[in-house]
Amino acid sequence: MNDSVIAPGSTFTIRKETLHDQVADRIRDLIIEGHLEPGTRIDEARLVEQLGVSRTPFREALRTLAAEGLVVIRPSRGAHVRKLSREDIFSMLELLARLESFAAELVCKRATDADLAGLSDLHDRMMGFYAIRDRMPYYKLNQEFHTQLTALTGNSALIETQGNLQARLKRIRFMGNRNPDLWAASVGEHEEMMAALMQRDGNALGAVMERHLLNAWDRVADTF
Amino acid sequence: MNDSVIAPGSTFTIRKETLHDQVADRIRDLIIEGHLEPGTRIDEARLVEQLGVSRTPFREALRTLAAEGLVVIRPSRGAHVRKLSREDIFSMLELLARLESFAAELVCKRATDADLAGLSDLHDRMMGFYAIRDRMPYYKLNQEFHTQLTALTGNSALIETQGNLQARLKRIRFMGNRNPDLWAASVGEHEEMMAALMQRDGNALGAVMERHLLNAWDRVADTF
DNA sequence: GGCGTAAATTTTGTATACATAATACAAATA
DNA sequence: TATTTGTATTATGTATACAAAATTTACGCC
Repeated sequence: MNDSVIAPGSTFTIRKETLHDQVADRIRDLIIEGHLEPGTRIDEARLVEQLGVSRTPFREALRTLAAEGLVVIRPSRGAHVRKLSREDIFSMLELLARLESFAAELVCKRATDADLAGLSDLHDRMMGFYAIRDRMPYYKLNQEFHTQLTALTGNSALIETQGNLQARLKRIRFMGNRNPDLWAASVGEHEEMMAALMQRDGNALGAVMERHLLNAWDRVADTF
Repeated sequence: MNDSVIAPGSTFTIRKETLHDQVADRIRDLIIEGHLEPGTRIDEARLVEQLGVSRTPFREALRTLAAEGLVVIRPSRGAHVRKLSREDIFSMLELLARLESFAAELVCKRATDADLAGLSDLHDRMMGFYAIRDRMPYYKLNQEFHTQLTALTGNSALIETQGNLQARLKRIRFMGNRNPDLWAASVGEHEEMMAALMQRDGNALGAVMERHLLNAWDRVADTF
């Protein structure tokens, strides 16, 4: 039983995050949001100064990001924001396509009706933003849909891996989707997915999902 | 053109590894080889002393291992060797099964005949050790077979993810396979895989591979 | 003797200082 | 002028020192 006066996860709970975790989060955002361009050298002195922390937690944070694949550290030559090659990105999308296709199958087997209703709701809100062509909130709900679908598999390793890939691809995928036709196609695939999902047709859902993510390649392939 | 006197990647090139990388490698081995039991607290002072390094590179190494999922760091309470629950292990095997099944399909499409010959050779050597029931070298070649098969996909993201999962499961899987019947079954699956591989039958190979790794669950499920 | 509290000890987190390697720059040589 | 070599500067890697938190121990109290 929970004896705490304060509800867990509320804004009152003092979340004690170490400095290096905060720094890692911060740099991760800077990279994902594009404030730190791929290939850029990470200027330790400058960032340390800007963030107001010492080098120790900063460097620990860098090691975390390196393990996550967002940053590359060359001994004695500093850290750079990892620059993904075409092949890297294709690899990641190809893998993500399979992972989420798998997730789709599992969800059809394992999720409760309430879970599916939640996804449906997410989908509807997303479509609301498509209707008025509001790109940013659409994009965010889209990400959330994929995250949530994966979460419902209950497979922690899958959830972690999908999350990592999604994070790494985040910026790149946001750059895509600016062509109205491609956006419409993407929306169409989402409609197909919802249909399959409601019937718990795992094979169909998996197939659409894989196609959906492989198509994502076409939507970003020319942007670099 | 390459004017260098020394061939790149030759044994002459001095590879310089930082301390924290060496430490990370060392601790990783200690965990995988079982010298550091899951759940054990990682005694910073003692290990730092033993390894003869200062706390800074040691702690950076810990952060790397944490990102890899081998270690858990709780703020102000130190690091522990991650203890995998039944669910964790099942999750990882379930995912690995799908990943390698995917790898299998890709290899049938993309690998050269020489690549396949290499796998065949690996397989034969493995079977040689099975014939004399020499468990350790069999196990090592087995790992190498799965690694090599994945490598031949050319999908770097897949290679990385498979490697990480395999590393985390290494110790656990070595514990299994002691029952002669289960070992025999595993060997049978490998024979099936080679047959499918030689015909480049991606679907068949993928199916056997997935079954093979899901069966691995049964081989370890009772050991903890 | 058990329990709760407070001091002492240990452990962890962060900052700083020092050592070493890489880069940039300038002078010297061909 | 181009290239090389030595030197200064800067950046990175590692060790140590200090601060804050958690854990353990000791003590007083019921």
